[in-house]
Amino acid sequence: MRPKHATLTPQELEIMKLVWERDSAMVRDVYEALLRRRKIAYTTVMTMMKILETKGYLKKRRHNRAFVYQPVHPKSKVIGGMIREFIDRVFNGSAEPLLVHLVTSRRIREKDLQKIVRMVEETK
Amino acid sequence: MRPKHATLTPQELEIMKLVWERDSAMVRDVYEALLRRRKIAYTTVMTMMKILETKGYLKKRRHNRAFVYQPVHPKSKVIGGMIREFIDRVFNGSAEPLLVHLVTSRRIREKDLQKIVRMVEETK
DNA sequence: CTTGACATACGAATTAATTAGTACTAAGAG
DNA sequence: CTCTTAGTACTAATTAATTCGTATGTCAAG
Repeated sequence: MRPKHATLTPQELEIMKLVWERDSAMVRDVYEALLRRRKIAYTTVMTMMKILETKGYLKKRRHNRAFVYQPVHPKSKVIGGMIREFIDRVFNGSAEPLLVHLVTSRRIREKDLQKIVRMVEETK
Repeated sequence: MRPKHATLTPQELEIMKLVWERDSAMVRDVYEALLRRRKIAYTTVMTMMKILETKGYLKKRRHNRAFVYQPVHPKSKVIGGMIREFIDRVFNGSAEPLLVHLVTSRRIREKDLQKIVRMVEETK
């Protein structure tokens, strides 16, 4: 058997990002946004959003004939879960090697690192 | 159509981790290591390692009747690619929000952050 | 009232990922 | 030699993820 994706799959994430940045969205809104990037059918988007609802990521209410979808959880929480899953899977649960990778590979510039260090110190 | 995984899939990664920490390994080695964690068939491991070879992650040479597999790329490089893919997919390519998440969610303790900051400064 | 636009509901097809069975082969024990 | 063991090769089945077509209903314009 193939294990189910515990977090958002790539396409699910794409859609969730669009809904988050709109606070609420109809299938048509998401469809049109996705269409600007690639070819996709309206019903495909509908199916995905229905799946996201059954998975508990979206809730819907009727507005005239169409559904308006809203995120159930804040973006930061869901993304946090994805980060945790990634760290578990790739680094066996410890975040430090990820951080080391980020700074030594210069994917984080030192200026930004310092900025974040200061930010953390201020909220102490 | 369903897009192909550009990086290592979860099971592929599990196997690669075992090969990396051994430098080279036969199917039996990986099989026995995996078996300690979960039920799996010998031929399943064989198939996966063959796939990893065709994908260019492993190379093999004969040793008597069996194959000895070796990683083609160092772990840091492949993991680096996975991090990049994750950042692209989740954060549209910018690493900073990931770092912010790590420290504000206390997945990185400040002590460790300071340690890494010093480490970076020393290699400057 | 009829038609067109637009929405959902339902079903199904495709592909990747994962798993494993079966057949065959070579080598070593006795 | 024969039998067991341990390996590969090949094939195939299953499930998740992604995609979209067709049927159907409703509303509004004309």
